[in-house]
Amino acid sequence: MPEIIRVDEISKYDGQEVTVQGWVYNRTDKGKLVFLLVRDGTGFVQCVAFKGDLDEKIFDQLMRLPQESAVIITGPVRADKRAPGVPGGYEIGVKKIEIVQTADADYPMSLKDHGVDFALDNRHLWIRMPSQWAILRVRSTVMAATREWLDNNGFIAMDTPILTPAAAEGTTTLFETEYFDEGKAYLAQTGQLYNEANIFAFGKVYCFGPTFRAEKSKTRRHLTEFWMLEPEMAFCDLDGLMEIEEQMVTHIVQRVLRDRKPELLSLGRDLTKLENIKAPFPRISYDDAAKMIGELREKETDPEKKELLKFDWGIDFGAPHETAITNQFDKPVFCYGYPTAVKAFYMEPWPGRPEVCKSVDLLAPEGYGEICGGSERISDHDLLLKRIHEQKLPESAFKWYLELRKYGSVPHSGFGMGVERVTSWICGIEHIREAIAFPRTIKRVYP
RNA sequence: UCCUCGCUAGCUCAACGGCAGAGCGGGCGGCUGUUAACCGCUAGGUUCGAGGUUCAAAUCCUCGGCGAGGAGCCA
Repeated sequence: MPEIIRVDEISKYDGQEVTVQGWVYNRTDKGKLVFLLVRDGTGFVQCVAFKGDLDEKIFDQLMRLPQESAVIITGPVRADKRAPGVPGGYEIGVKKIEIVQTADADYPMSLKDHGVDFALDNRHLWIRMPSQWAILRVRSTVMAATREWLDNNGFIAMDTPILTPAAAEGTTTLFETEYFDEGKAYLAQTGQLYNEANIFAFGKVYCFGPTFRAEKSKTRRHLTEFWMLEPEMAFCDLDGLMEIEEQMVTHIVQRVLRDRKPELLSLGRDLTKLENIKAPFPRISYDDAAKMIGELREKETDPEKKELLKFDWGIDFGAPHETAITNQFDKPVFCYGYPTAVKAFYMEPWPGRPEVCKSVDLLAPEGYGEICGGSERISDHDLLLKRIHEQKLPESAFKWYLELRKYGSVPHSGFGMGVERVTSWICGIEHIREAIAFPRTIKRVYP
């Protein structure tokens, strides 16, 4: 019995007879010869059937086998430069074929382009297409590399609750649900506050799970349900935070380059742009970024773009500002020291400059913008209480959070990383919705 | 919430006031090296909905529906 192999390892089997289990992605018939492009979940491989080699009845079935039919094919592996596929360069001569299921002929996804709405309505089928398959394989590796780096660097995985009692950051819109006799509960938009409790037990922790934001955002960078990694570290200041971020992001990019090269190439990604992503990353203060934006605005000749770059000290950067800054670098860039007024209540003030805080965003190059956002947290009890009052947050909800500052409080820091944003950047794709299997947006909860 | 754009065959689009069309996909046939194969034949329409202007509306106008891109907010 020939071995059942994975297509992504086909190069190891050159000259041997093997079996692949998969689905017919495309078929081209040439009279007395048929090409079947078969995908098995790990890759795409061309299988070639000659009329003379097979039973006439079986060959006739192959000639009219619909796209997506399930098959088990056995035959010899041959290196052939003409053979398409991922990884490609090898084909299988069909000696034996079992048709597990003949697909209906009305499969709706064609091999040509589809509109966004149609593709998303058929997301359960779209994920079979090579581009979507490649993106989601990269996503899986992004997640694995993230955990790998954290686990190897002394972090403890601490999952935080998804059902939470109140708004963590006040303003952002929450998804609401009934919670038995306890009133309302809300889907978590961050695990950070819980992780600030966890560090005093475990030192360095992370949570990694789905996050929910009921914001009415309608852009290529937003989902209502997305996956966020949130590390939090005791005895860590802003500089320590940036070091951890750049080491981790470097590891993620380099591991994807190592393990997912065929997928990146099939997406048409320029690998040289990724090979360059190595720590240290440039660091620029909000003040200097503001100056840079001013200079770039002066040089901008397009009046429409000039208007978008309008900027006064004190406002947060919008997407056009971030793009302008990141275009000056070929690596992700840290932008730190944002105005306190535009950031969350728990961020540590800059020593001697209370109008700015020890916050940092990591902005990805090529216009991808913010992939990580974090800060050093306020460690002083009275200052934190003052901030909660200023923001008119309910003190009772933060009782436990304030208590953390009474029993062994230390400087500590943390950040959040959006998995879909990182995946989009690494893949070089236009829209974040393709970086998750079943995206949830303001206009879509199906399928 | 605001601004802009779109909706025609299963899909991607054309027709822009005068007979509703093409490519892909489907069906039938041909072809021993295809690369989103190619060639021939063929079936397939409530032009998003309602109302209006007109001899005549997919096309112009009004209202509505649905969607997309962007802004704000953020990962």
